[in-house]
Amino acid sequence: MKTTQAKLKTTKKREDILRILQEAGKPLSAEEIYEKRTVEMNISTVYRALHLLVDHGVLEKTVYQDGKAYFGIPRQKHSHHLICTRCHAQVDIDICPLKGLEQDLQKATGFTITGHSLEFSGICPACAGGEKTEEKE
Amino acid sequence: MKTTQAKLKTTKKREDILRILQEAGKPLSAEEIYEKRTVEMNISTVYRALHLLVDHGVLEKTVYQDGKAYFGIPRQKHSHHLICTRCHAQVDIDICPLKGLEQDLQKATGFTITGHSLEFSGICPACAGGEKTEEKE
DNA sequence: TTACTTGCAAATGGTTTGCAAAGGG
DNA sequence: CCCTTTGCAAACCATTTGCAAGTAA
Repeated sequence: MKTTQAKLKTTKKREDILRILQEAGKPLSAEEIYEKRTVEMNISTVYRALHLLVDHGVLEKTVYQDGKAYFGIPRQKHSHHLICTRCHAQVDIDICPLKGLEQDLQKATGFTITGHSLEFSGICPACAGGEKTEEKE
Repeated sequence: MKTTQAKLKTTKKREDILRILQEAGKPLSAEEIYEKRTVEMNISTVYRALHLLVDHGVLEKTVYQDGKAYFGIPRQKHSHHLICTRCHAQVDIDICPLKGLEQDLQKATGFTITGHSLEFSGICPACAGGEKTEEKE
């Protein structure tokens, strides 16, 4: 449980991870990054690199409703998602109505707000209309 | 992966779980519920009951940034949290600015929005001021 | 040279499951 | 009675860690 200190060394593996996230343009899970890897590396190396990068402010970590952690490059197209709880279809939401609220919260609580996570869930039109799910009632 | 169907039976254990959540007045993790239990029951029973109740719309499940799932009684004091990333102090936020946005989203995407998860993170005054954390730079 | 990095395998922690016994309607 | 519920122990999955060997600076 340490905080930013050790100097990060530039390695092929870390560059690969950063490149992957850069190209993805959206947060990815450790597993997804691992699958896209170009350089040979162990999954535990991916996890260690990601956490180190988060500690150094290079990356941002967010836990989605699927229970997994996703890592992304900060302020890179800040957006949220609306996910269908049946088929998992995902829609990106570009507007974020929380900037103002964060300001108010800082004043009200004295906290220095560093971020937020927001995710909407629902049923997509396809699943709601035609019964396109595995099973029904 | 089934959806609401089997008839739920009323058992001492399920009543205990519901009572605990009722009294807590806020979402709790399976582990927390298990610790507060009054009736003898296995942790797996807690998990099974919780999921069944979620499937029947009696409870709502939300994964927090700590990676754990929390279960709560719907619309019961709908609120969000602001959590200090250093000491984990938690502040409840009662206002929820998303109702309107959900309406818009439904229209724009055609999804039937069933819920959302929102969590703010930051550094609390105590941690920001005095270095009250385990270690520093 | 000297930390910082990595691979490997084993350990965690939260959650799920198979199966047979117990219990609610 | 029949079907749901429960306990137990084992299985799972995402993530973490100890340790010895490898490597950037």
